[in-house]
Amino acid sequence: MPTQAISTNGSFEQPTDRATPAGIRVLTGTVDTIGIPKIISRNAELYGESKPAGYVYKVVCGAVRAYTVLLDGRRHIDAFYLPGDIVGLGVEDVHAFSAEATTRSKMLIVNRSALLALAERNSDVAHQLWLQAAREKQSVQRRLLMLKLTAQERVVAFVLEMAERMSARNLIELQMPRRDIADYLGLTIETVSRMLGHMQSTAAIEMQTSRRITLRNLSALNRRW
Amino acid sequence: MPTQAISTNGSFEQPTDRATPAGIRVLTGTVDTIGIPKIISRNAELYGESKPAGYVYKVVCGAVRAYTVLLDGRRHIDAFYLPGDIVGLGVEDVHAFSAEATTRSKMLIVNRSALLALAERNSDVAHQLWLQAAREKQSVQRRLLMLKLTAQERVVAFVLEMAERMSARNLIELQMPRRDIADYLGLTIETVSRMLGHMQSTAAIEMQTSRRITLRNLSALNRRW
DNA sequence: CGCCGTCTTGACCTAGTTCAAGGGAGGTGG
DNA sequence: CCACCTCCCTTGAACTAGGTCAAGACGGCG
Repeated sequence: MPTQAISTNGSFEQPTDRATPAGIRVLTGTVDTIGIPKIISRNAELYGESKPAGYVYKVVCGAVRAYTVLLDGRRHIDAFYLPGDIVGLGVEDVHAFSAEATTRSKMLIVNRSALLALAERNSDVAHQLWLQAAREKQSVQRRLLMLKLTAQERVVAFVLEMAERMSARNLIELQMPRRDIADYLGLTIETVSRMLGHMQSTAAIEMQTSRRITLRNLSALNRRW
Repeated sequence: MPTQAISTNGSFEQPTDRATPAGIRVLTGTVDTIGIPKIISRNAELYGESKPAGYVYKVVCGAVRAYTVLLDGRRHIDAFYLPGDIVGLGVEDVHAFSAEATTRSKMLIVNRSALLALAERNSDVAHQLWLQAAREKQSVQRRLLMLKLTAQERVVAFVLEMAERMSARNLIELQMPRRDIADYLGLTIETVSRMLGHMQSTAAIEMQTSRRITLRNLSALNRRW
């Protein structure tokens, strides 16, 4: 039941608030105040695609994947949510994606309509909603660009993205299996594995375990694109 | 100088207001009222990447491409804007992409800060900003999914998208060259050409000219994904 | 200690790119 | 009015990045 993150930490708690853009402080602050803590076990569903969007979640520790399944059965992962991120907050009243914890995770849960009602009265919160949506759009746009790169470059981009999103600059504790990474990058698990292997053989990274990566030669990685 | 669209229409004007989601009426209505008309010639730049976002544009007729150039020189087209669409409206004060007319186009231009000031006073307009951003995010997410499909499926998706976005259900007047389509779909122009050729040979579509496509067998196209 | 899910590695295969060579259609000048 | 020119598009042939298939290897947990 305990995951990598837990066993390596010794404790279930993690340092959660990495560099948060000042912009969304109001939103996240509100969630912190009125959010109700809940533990989500690995692979448990937060909500399902096209289900009513009743709640908004903030990741305290662990990680969440938002995904959809294509007609041919392949799975597309739209986003990973890491500690500090807000999940499930959109204009639509139904969810566009399903969301599951990739690992045993701790969340703060807030009633969505309560948050929206707040925005209606507080123009500042309303502005934060816009900021949040715009931010999310930008991050999807970055992903769009990523999918045009080579397999090598995508995996590098992923590793760098994770390094940036986890406060620890050089040590990455991956909170998801290869399968999730592959479905996120639009590659196969074999290719992801090969590219990581290659990066290790060129001493750009070092893998203590398959989930634990240390960046060794950041500049060699960055020059890629 | 005259483009395909003009020569086939006989006139420069086009029926511009296709099915507009009721949500953004307030925004587009405002732009319609206070926007100043301007003609943009083919390949002319509306604004450049990382330049200050001074103006917001509404496409009256023609089309706009938003793009960025990768380090290796390849061009990524992030979006096409067609008549009725709003271009250049984000939270950021600098543009994330460059924007050019793919064909001689007519725009309505509005001062961005004027629009934002309006939103600050009018909570309804503020809500429209959120809606607009969320809508844009959704459309990028759809594109993300598209890039995971096969070449065949991507081209089909593109044709269907264009058919849907241009009011004429079955006749498509492409406002952009193959190069743009390829850079939008993450394919080469050769592959785009081949896939269209194949769709024609199977009688799914008919190409009167390379820019003018009639949908012949919609169900055959749709069953793809 | 042995099982099972996850990850790696190798050998082949295919979708799509690359390279190369024509074929139109529109526009311009003689 | 025609000839030419240029840009855009199509088509074919060879090549390659990444996928598929098939064995293992590792490591955590009972």
